[in-house]
Amino acid sequence: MTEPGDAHRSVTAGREGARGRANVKLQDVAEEAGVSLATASRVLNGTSQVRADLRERVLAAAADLSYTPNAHAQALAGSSSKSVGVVCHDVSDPYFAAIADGVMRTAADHGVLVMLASTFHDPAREVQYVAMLRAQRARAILLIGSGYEDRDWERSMCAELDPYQRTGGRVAVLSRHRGLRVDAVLPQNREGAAALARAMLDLGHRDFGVLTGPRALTTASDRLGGFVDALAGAGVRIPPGRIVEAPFTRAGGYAAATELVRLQHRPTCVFAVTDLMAIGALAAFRDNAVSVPGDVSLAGFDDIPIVRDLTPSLTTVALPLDAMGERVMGLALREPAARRSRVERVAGEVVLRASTAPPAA
Amino acid sequence: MTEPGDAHRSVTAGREGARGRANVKLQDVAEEAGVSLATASRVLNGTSQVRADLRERVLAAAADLSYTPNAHAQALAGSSSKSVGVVCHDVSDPYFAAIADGVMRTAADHGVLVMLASTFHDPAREVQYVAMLRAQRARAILLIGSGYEDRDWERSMCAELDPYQRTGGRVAVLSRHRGLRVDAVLPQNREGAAALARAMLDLGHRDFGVLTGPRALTTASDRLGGFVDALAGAGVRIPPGRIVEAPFTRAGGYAAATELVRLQHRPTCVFAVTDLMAIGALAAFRDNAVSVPGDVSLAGFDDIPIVRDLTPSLTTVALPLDAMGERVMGLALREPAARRSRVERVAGEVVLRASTAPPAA
DNA sequence: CCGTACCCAGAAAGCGTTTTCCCGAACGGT
DNA sequence: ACCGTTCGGGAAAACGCTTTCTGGGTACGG
Repeated sequence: MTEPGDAHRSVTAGREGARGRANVKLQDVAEEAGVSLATASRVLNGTSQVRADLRERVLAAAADLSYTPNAHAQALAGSSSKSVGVVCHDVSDPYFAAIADGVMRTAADHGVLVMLASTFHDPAREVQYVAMLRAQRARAILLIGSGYEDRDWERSMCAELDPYQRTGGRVAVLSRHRGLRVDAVLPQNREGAAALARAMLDLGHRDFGVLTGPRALTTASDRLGGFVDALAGAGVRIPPGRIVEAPFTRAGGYAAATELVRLQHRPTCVFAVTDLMAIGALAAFRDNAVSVPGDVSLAGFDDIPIVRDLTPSLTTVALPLDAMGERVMGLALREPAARRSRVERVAGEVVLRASTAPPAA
Repeated sequence: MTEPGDAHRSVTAGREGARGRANVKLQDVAEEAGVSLATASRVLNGTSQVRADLRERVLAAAADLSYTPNAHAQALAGSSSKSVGVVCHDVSDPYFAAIADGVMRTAADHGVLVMLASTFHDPAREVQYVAMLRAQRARAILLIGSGYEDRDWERSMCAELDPYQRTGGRVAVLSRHRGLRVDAVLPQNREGAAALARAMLDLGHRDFGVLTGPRALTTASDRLGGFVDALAGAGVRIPPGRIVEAPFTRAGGYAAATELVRLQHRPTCVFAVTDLMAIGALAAFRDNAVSVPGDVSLAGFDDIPIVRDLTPSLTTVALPLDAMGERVMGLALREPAARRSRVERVAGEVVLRASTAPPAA
């Protein structure tokens, strides 16, 4: 009773099912439903009206065959692309993790897929990943905490980003970027660090030390700059040797703080430009029997969730990390309203906790 | 002096450049270099020998035009796909972050792109993301910390995974999965929890409390089961009400521990099945003036990096999280050697730190 | 010196969709 | 009852690439 065509089809399906190598395509769905390719496509996308009974048949066939559209073919034909690229330094950094939360949530809300790349703090890798993301025709590219003060890097980055933007790609960054004309969520690093400096001055501190990150990163240089300048405004100078540069990691903070501990004349207050570095510093102080805040006050920047749970809890400049993630993804997904780039500034708020106190007399 | 064709080309390029809508394709590169499409492709992929001068011309043209291959077209034509999907519960969970580090590093080493999806602890979303990843023709799908004890979930998950695997997709999980025939990295949750139980018994504890995660998750049920069974083996029973269920989060741990604190007769030792929950518990104990380990000993599971820095530092069952990430990605990328699924077990090691001590007399 | 073999470049056939274009049928208006 | 619309479905082109197939040159051996 089955038609020859049907018989052939089922035999094929049987063999393919057993063997494995076979991807069911729209063509198969259409044949199974006894309609044309075009109709099947229209049903599945709801593009235009299709007679009810035909729609039913197509839907049933698709479910039967467990049909999944080939996103590559869709992207190629339709030139839409439901995916965005996100580039960060290090996925295991709590700073990024907190931001990523907002990023992922917003992405999910918009039904887009996130392609994630981790540079492991290598600027060259960052450029390389942007190229990959460009090849994937990502609808947008997010640069989280990038931003190097480096002419060469800037040039090669622009070489990638320029053609990408020219062909409709959107770029949003979360950090200060000099040479790039892109949308940005900009934490007020200078202002936050300055506010923290004033708070520490108010506490009575005059001897400061700073643990800073790689000088080439704007996040590090802005926070350091803001802190130093605010101090200078009050007539307080940080002697050379009291500003130690280290990677943006716990280990970096540990090493830098250890160096500070060895100093002849120790500062009474230490500013780590990153909470993660502050965590390392806290450990270094503990290991060297330096009490916090008894011997030295310690402050960080970011307010990553865990610092509330440290003992002592960490004084820091709080950034709304989750919201920042939301906003940078939002910026990337929103239609390019204006020709010029949008910048959303986000303020940091000094949160005084147990790790800071007036200096010992 | 310019040829008509060239003139036309440059005019077009100029207009497109100004307007924006334009993607340079292989065809353009080929024309610019004065070779055929096929030759250009061969040069760019190094597929076969091409005369040196032609190769030069193609390479120059590609660089000139800032050509980027369209990954969708490549995937469609070649049916390779340099991307893998990773599904997790929550990107901001330090447990996942630590694993992700290994995952991303391995991915980078193999030159594959990672598509990341976060389910926000919603099983339905997990299935939905697998479907998306299937549509993207990901070369492999990684399920991190999935594994529900739920017939319905299992069925719909299999409905997605089965056709995916049948068409050559590889699936690797990091957790126990009953119904799925997939490669797995399997932390020995039962054994680790049992070892921890014995260590606590050795310390002299007899009154226990447990903060556990959602019962449906195998990670929670295995760790709870291992702990309870080991205790039972020593003739120690946990009274009802001393096992509190809460989400796998800091907040969950906080809430569950608060509940425990209100009990008439408090346990002398509390096991949180997750370090993150233990962190919440620590905060709850602090807020209720319960000293750790003075009044109650506290132990966790996972050894996420931060627990070393807590005060008191947390006793826990250490898992090589980074290596686990490496291995699960490695499993997914390795060629399917055998027909049967591979399982790599990884052991947990009890690490005694400052949060546990013999019970007060 | 001619034939055979080999190597490299070009033409063209897909890959799985979307979408445009076109045609047949059904419907309503006069 | 006839013509003009409208509406829904099918054929086919296009998306940008890889890869097979084919043909024309060159080098070499007989």
